[in-house]
Amino acid sequence: MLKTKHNIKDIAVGLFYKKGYFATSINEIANGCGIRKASIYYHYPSKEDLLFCILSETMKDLMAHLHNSLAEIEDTEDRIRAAVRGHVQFHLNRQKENFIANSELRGLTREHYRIIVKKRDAYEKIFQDLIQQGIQQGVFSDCDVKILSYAILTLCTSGASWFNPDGRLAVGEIAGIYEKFILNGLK
Amino acid sequence: MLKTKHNIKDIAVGLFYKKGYFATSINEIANGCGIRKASIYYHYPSKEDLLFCILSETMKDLMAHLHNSLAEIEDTEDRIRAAVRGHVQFHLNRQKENFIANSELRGLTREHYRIIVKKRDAYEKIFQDLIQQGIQQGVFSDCDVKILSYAILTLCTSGASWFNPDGRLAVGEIAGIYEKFILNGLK
DNA sequence: GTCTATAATAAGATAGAC
DNA sequence: GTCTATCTTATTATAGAC
Repeated sequence: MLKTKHNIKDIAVGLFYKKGYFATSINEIANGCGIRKASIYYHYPSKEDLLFCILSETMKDLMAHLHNSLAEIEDTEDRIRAAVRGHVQFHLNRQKENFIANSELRGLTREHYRIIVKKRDAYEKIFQDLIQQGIQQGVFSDCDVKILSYAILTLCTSGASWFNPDGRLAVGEIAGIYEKFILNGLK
Repeated sequence: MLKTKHNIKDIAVGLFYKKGYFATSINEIANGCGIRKASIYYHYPSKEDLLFCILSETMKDLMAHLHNSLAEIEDTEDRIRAAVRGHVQFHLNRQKENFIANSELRGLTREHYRIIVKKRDAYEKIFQDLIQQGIQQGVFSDCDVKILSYAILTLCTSGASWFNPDGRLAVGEIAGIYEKFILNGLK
């Protein structure tokens, strides 16, 4: 069944988020799924491959989400606003996967690591180009694009480490706070 | 000798930074020190205690560094600038320890975890009070203090994850970039 | 597709000699 | 203070029955 495969991934995401990749055993994942650990290997060839699948899918969806957020928006400042909001929203809505994608890269093999970092770099490049355009058009003050792009992305990503879906603020409100802070900071 | 104890800690910091706490074995630390793994236990009762010592000392020094940065500065905006600069400087100068302090808390026992989080909260409180004062004095625009304090600290802390001591920018320059961005963002 | 059983290895930690 | 030797336990992963 494909259902079990999905279930394994869901349980793994929860455990990797809570305990970390290395501190989580295949046995714990199996217990969470109500199966024996040997059965995991019917669906995934290794623990590392399970991690890679999680990260790979998350990065794919993250990129798709950004393209969606930017679709049909033309003004540069509007595009940055949309990119920032989209980034925050995706990270808060898929908190656990994104936390893992930002903290468990060291668990990957060298080849898998390269693939994920390549995707991450392509994603960051879009933000860097947007900031660069903003500076050229005089919307933003001159600044170090690389450092500020890292700063902005880390900032928004960090929401995923403390965000509580049942907490005081909704995703949209938090996105608004970050958007205001960042756009002020860039001017 | 006290020298060996320090050496163990230094090697452990390097390995925990590079590979992560759970992915690093006592044996690797011992090899790095040129001793056998059993000898580690003469200096530290357990691997977890070694992690706790690293985090504990880092937090102590971080707090002392902040108090130093703020000493004899009275104007609120100047105090925030000094706090931000001090935070960035400490995190870039002691990159590895700070990275560990922000990523390996899950390796601690519950009691040790509580002690470290208590220190971290006290540190954050100082920033929150400063931002609050800035708002009351009309230096900053009204905002969500908790969220922005997390944002500011994460932002500056994040430098520790990509900073290269031999790279293009010096610590002071990076601190300046963050200071400008954050102060703009708060206004 | 899931199970039991087990292989192969490595981990954290301790005992006791020197 | 450091060593060798060892205990105990947990881990990833595989083999083969059902």
